[in-house]
Amino acid sequence: MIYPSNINPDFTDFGETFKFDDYDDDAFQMIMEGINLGDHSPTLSWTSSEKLLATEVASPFQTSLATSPISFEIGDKDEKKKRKRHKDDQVIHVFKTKSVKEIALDDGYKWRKYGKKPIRGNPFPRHYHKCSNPNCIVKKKIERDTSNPEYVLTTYEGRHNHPSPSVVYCDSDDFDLTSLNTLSFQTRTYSYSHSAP
DNA sequence: CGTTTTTGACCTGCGC
DNA sequence: GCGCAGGTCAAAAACG
Repeated sequence: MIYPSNINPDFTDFGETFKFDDYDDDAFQMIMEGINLGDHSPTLSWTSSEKLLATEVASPFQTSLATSPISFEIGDKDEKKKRKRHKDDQVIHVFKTKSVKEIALDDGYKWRKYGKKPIRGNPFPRHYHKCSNPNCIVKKKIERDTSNPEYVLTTYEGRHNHPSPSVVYCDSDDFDLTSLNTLSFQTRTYSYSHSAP
């Protein structure tokens, strides 16, 4: 039994796949080590324009890719400035998903939307969400990538202090890992449980 | 009827 | 201090 964490238990429609442009070996490698897929190597990376840098690799992989201990910082100077407000130990994750619809990356956690703002230079608004769990302060922001409007950037801040309400299990016997070459996390390839293994 | 979304108002940090 | 931009609040509306 492989336990790859909860990436997208309620896959609906992210275009054809959960796919990334270009290639960044380091970022990709860290994510895949977390997922622990062994020798199988899906194609995953960040766009070169964003130059996402891995800035932290901390504790063991958690219950969700979206809340994995890997955090990224966008290499752009202005962007770093904007992020200065965050505490140094703030864990920030940025995920980029191809999506034809204005929908959030579904990571298995329950979120409550609390705001929407037009962002300067971006024709699409940014959406603000908080984790619905009473004592959890994790937030996520969702916005379209200006340089690539068919992609959606999902930014997570903080770590959940509780397990995901929806945990993914993957049975290696009937699941072809090589099909992850395009990271197509569709529900039919997984079975789910709401309790720990 | 409880939960979530919507949306305008309010707050905060920053540059000038 | 002022104005702008981004982030949050909270009441009302919508939803299931």
